[in-house]
This record gives sequence, structure tokens and C-alpha cells, in this order.
Amino acid sequence: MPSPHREPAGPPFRAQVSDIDLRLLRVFRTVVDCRGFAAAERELNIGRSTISTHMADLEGRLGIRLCERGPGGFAVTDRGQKVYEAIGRLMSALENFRSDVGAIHGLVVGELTIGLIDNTLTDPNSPVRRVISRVRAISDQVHFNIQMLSPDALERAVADGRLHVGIVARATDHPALRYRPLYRERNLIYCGRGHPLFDRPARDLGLDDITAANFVSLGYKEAFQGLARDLRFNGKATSYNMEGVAMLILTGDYIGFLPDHYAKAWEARGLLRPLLPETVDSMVEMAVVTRKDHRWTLAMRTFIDVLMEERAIP
Amino acid sequence: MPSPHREPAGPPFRAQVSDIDLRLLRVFRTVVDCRGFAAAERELNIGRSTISTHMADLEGRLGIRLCERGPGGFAVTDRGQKVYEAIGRLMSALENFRSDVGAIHGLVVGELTIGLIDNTLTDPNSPVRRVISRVRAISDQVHFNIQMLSPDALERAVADGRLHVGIVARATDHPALRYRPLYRERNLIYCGRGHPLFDRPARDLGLDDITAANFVSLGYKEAFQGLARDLRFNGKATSYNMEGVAMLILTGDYIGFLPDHYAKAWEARGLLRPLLPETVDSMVEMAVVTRKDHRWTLAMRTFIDVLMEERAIP
DNA sequence: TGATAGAATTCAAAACATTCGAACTAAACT
DNA sequence: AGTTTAGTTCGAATGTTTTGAATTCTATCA
Repeated sequence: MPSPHREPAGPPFRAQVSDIDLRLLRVFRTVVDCRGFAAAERELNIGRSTISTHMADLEGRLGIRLCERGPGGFAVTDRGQKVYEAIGRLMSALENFRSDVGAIHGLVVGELTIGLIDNTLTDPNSPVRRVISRVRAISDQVHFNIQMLSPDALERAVADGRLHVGIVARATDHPALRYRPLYRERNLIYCGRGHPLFDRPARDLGLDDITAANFVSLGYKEAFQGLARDLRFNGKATSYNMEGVAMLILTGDYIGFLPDHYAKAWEARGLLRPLLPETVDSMVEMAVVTRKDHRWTLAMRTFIDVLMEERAIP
Repeated sequence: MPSPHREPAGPPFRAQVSDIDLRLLRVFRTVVDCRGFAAAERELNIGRSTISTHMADLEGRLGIRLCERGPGGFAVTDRGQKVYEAIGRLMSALENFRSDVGAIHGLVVGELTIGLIDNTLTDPNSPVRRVISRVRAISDQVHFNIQMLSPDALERAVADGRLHVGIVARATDHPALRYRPLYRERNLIYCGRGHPLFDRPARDLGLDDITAANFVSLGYKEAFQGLARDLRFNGKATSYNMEGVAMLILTGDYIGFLPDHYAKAWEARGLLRPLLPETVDSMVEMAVVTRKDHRWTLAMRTFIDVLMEERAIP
């Protein structure tokens, strides 16, 4: 097990970062990603002793113990975690440089990091897949990096430059970010087979039945519009991911909102049923989010241009 | 004057930017700032031949002629100018990294996950809220994550590392955990309005009345001390959460132990009454629980240090 | 028209660094 | 106690930078 940690000795912080070889940072990043030297050795194609030297070197330069390691296991220290995150930002700046140089050549190249909230990729209304294809057709030198994140993590990542673009359900606006409407996702209230309301004929269903039933809400993404916003649900459960909401609904004990494209598969198998779909459908507005400053790479500009052409709402 | 320029030969743009040494970029920047190699030589403290090699290397890697130079004078090409600007942005990202690292240096950072058993946060004797404030005053970079758990879940979570610290009513000791007394919670026997004993004058109340009445006990947290431990109650109901105990007592059918801080609100409204508070008060010892091994983060160490200073009992 | 000075390049040798593998240490699991 | 796993240390081998001396190139002056 990692032993009690001490910061490396020596002059505490002479970190001339410009002198820090990026290799050291890359080594540390890989070590963290691989959770240890052994796996990183294969990933980086260098000997373990080299990794050891590099880690010691980096820790010495930064004056920070980055990870605890030994026969007992591997653990990143909390400071090491912060350094890891800072390295992520730096690497993304480096990718942007690469992209800048590509743009000087007149080429759309480099990395394009896109963040999505989960279960939006299956939505046929989402233009994202189409746009990716079109950008690839313009240049196959763009390396797409898709990440699934929670809405707040996503906005933070766009704001601090770790993501180029995000697609979110628009809720509260972050001041440094620009939101552009993209498409709407239809959310309906579903109940699962076995729920008292499941077999009730539509004409015998009222809003009262819905507000009276146990309701499970998604922890974030409460950007409902229209009638849904005004109803007072009988909230009895919360889940921070959509799978969790779906699961609770499928038990037959709860009702709750789900995107219709997501529920469709279960609906077809007779496991879910939308309640009052004409009355309480809630359209959630999905938006592209970018930084307000205009330090865009060419790849990013191209992506946004195509996205704006393909968007479903103005 | 600059002669007609040609791009360096070779594969046009294989720029693996991550492999580009930052030194090359810094040399180019200085050369541009100094408008020539001669002045840059003094600025950089390296030989002119080195600068020459580096420039050739960088141009080769980027596939871009960056500047025209020679006996006729020095001039940055317009592409070189763009690269120069891109380098400026990259260097500023590097500065950010440097300052990130500086900020991490000497700071208490990271996440601190604390587990509590329910209805302890309102206890004025509990130093936890005060300690959180004090730790926040030391560093606002600590992200607190508070969870409410049942005692056994809490001990398991601390033992397997999901929680950093737990605050529990001390009962049975888990072998891998260390318990340190923190404060005492006063538990009294309450009965609700409508109960036969509710209106009985204090002088007509005896221990017999209490052991004869229907008693609701809390499923866990049976760490009563003093007289309470020895009394044989007439247990007729059990609840695994405190709300449940309170509810049963409030019906007027049961009596049972409740922490006084918790019962106070109902007591003030005339809905609960403590029975023989001088005789059967039971002090439950609350303790901090941590892992015995010393895999502590700095945030955790700080939290525990402050907690030990603020604790009510030694 | 050539001599000259200034500016950059080339090249082999010296200085420096990185990398590797073998031997070593230390914790955890038989 | 013995084995396995994980990382560290160290000297030797291998690479890469840096250097200064020699060389090239071109604009300007006599």
C-alpha cells in the first residue's frame, strides 16, 4: 500500500515549466491513465526504469509528490490529480497549436473534442452524427474525440478549454459560454408495466393521476418547457443518470420523464407506456455550447458551420 | 532583402506537435523578437550554429518556411508570422500550466468525502459544521462531499475507501478502523401527546411505568450508556431510521429514545414530552472513524486535525 | 569590378542526456 | 518463510545537442 507521502526534498519550486520536457508530462499522464508503471510501460514502449526516472524527475521539478506507488498498489495523490487536470488543459492547448499550424497549411486538421450528455446520440433529431460525417468528408485529417459527460462537467470543460464543443440541454447559462439552439428533444412521461396506470384507458387518465403518482426525476437537465414546467410532481426519487430513471420506471413503481427516442425500444416491447403524450409532452431544447472568445481552430469553425446548416431549429 | 522563398522539401506536414520540442518554438520566438540570429544568440546564450540547426529543424517539422534570413537581412514570412502568433497562444497556455502548478503548491486540495448517520447534523454539540467552515477557511479548494448513510454501510464505506471519514455512534469496533471520541449525544425517552403517560405528573412516574410501556427502538445505534443500558424495555416495534421512531412516538402509542436536539422542535410544540429526563438520560458517544492504515490525503489530515481541536470530549 | 564585412550554414568532435538491463528493495499474498 | 508483483538504483551503451572552426553567400563600398 502507498506509504505516507512526503514531498520530494530540494529547492521547493523552481519549476521553469518551459524547461519541463513535455515528455515527462506525457509519461505521468499515461501512468495515471494506466493506473501504474507496468501498464504504462507497454503503452509508452519504454522501460520501467525510464518511467521511474522520469516520474522522480517531474516530481522533483514540480516539488509535488504526484502519486503513491509500490508493490502495494498505485494511487494518484490529490495534488497529483490537480496536476493531471492541468496537464489535460495544456495538452489541449498543444492540440490547438497543431491545428493552427494545419490551418496555415490550408488544411482542416487536428483534434476536435466534443462533449455530449448521455443518451442523446440515439436521438434521430440530433444532427451530430450527420455533421461528423460531413466534416469527415471535408477532411479526413480531423481526429474526433467524443466524450460523454454530465451537463455541469460538460459546461466546465468547454469553459476551461478541455472541450471544443458541447451539446447540452439548455438550462442555466454560463457567462463565458455561447449557446446556440440546435434541436429539440421530446420528453414524455412514461410508466412501466405493472404500474396501476399502465392499463388504464387513455380517456380515464387525468393530470391528477400523474401528479399523484410517485415520480422519479433526473437530477440535472430540469429544463422542461410548457405544461411540464408548471406541474407539481410527487417527487419520490432522483437519479443522476438516465439509466437509473428508466430502471425505476420499469419496476412499475414510478413514473417519470424520458426522451421518446430513448423509451421507444421498451415501448415497442410493451414494457413502457407514455402517459397523456398529447398533453404533457415536454420539449427540451438542446444547444451547442462554445466559448465566447474566438480562439477557434479551423476544425472547430468548420464543425460549427456545418452544424448550423444542419440544425433543426433556428 | 529576403530572397524568393521555398518551403523545405520532404513530407509536407507530419508535425507531431507533441514531439516538437518547445525549445525550438522558443528559439523561433526569440529570433523574431530580436529580428535576427545575431541578437538572439546573446539573448538565448547559445551559439549561432545551434540557432541555425534549430530553425532548420523546426521548418522541416512544420513544413513551413518561417523566416528569410541571410546577409541581405531578416524578415519573417507571413506564414511565419501566423506560427509566431500561434506560439504566443501556446506559451500563454504554458504560463497557465505554470500558474496552476504554483496554485497547487502548498495548498490543501482535493475531495473530502464524509459520511454521517442521519439526524446528527442538527445537533448543536456536533463540531462537524464548524470544522467544515474552518477547513474551508484554510483552503477553498477542498470539495466536500457529504453522505448520509446507515451506521454499518458507513463503516463499510470507510473501510473500503469510498469514504474518507465517518461520524458514527460507537457500537462494535471494526478491526481495520480507528475510532476517536468526538462528542456525546443526549438521548431521552419521549412519549407523544395522547399517550397514557403524557399528562402524568413527573412525581407519579417511575421506572416501572417506562419498562411497562410499548417501546420502539432504533434498529441500529444501540450504544446506550448508563442506566438505559440496564433497563429491560418492553420492545414492541423497531425502525431503522429515526424518522420512523419519531413517527411511532408521535402517534401516542409508543415511547422510545430520541436525541434531545432532534425532539426539541416537537417538544416546543407540545407534541412530545421527555420521561424522567434526569434518571434515564442516555449519552451516546459519537466518534470519528477513519482507516487504520495511513493512506490519508492532506485534506483529510487537515480535517481530522481541526476536528480533534474542536471535539467536545477527549 | 572586386574587396570586405556581416550573416548564416555545415561539419566533426566534445559534452551532455536518455535509455536500458541487471541487481536490488519492499509490500502483499500464499 | 517463499513467491509474486511493482518500483528503484546504478553503471554502461546509445543518442542527441552544442560547439567552434571552416565555409558559403550576398549587399555594399571603394
